[in-house]
Amino acid sequence: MPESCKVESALEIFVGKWKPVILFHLFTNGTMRFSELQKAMPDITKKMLTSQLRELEYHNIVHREIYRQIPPKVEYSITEYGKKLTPLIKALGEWGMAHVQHLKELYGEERSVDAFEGKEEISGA
Amino acid sequence: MPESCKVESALEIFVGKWKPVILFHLFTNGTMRFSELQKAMPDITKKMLTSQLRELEYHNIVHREIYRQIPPKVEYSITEYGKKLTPLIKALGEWGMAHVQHLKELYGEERSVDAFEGKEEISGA
DNA sequence: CGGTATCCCCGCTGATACTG
DNA sequence: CAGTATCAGCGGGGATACCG
Repeated sequence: MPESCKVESALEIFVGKWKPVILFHLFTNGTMRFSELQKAMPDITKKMLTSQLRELEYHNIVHREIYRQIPPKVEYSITEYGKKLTPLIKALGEWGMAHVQHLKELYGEERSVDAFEGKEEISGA
Repeated sequence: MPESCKVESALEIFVGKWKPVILFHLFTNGTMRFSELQKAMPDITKKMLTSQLRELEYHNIVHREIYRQIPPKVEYSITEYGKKLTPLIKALGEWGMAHVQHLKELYGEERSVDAFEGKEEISGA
């Protein structure tokens, strides 16, 4: 197996429009309910949130705790194994910050940095 | 701007099926010609290789050096700015290795790990 | 050699409605 | 509350052919 596949398989985890944001929120807030994740990401549909969470669960990154009660309650959290992604998320965030700074220097401060990435619609915590 | 966007904008760089592999080869081999990259990744089409390289060039990650001669010769390399991705690529590769190991422990050694990721067709350096 | 130009598919994503 | 079900679209990516 070529070394490049390691990089590829690492990336697999992040494939999907919303996974990085979901992971960010779970890493930041610890345990979150389905509805809390929805509130944190107003633009994601239930369908997408569910499917992305299921994939993360399948990859053993996210744990899904179901409370059998009415009304239902489901809590999501990062698994112990998922916590091994911490340095990666950190490196990702740090490079992102440096990159944003780089863009500011290139194009000036006045323009919204979000706009560079077409991320105006993304809202976070 | 929410912190999560930092992670998102970092990911932007890797969006695209082949960018991680391209970056891996360029990080590993230094300077490479278009045809060398093709040889390293037999399954990528010229169209894809070109478009992904253009995007990396646009993001100032990859440098494109054109030698005006016949036959043409074009060399690609990581820019100084692109080299700031090194820790990220490293973290990515390291997590990938750990992840692959994790999969082996879960499902046993006999099965091709590539198969877990559907990466049988990917061939590297 | 190092690309463009074209055509086309399919699967990711979104919108909406329904359910235990 | 926390999801499925269903339908529809659009564009990323592949195959092939052609060009400077």
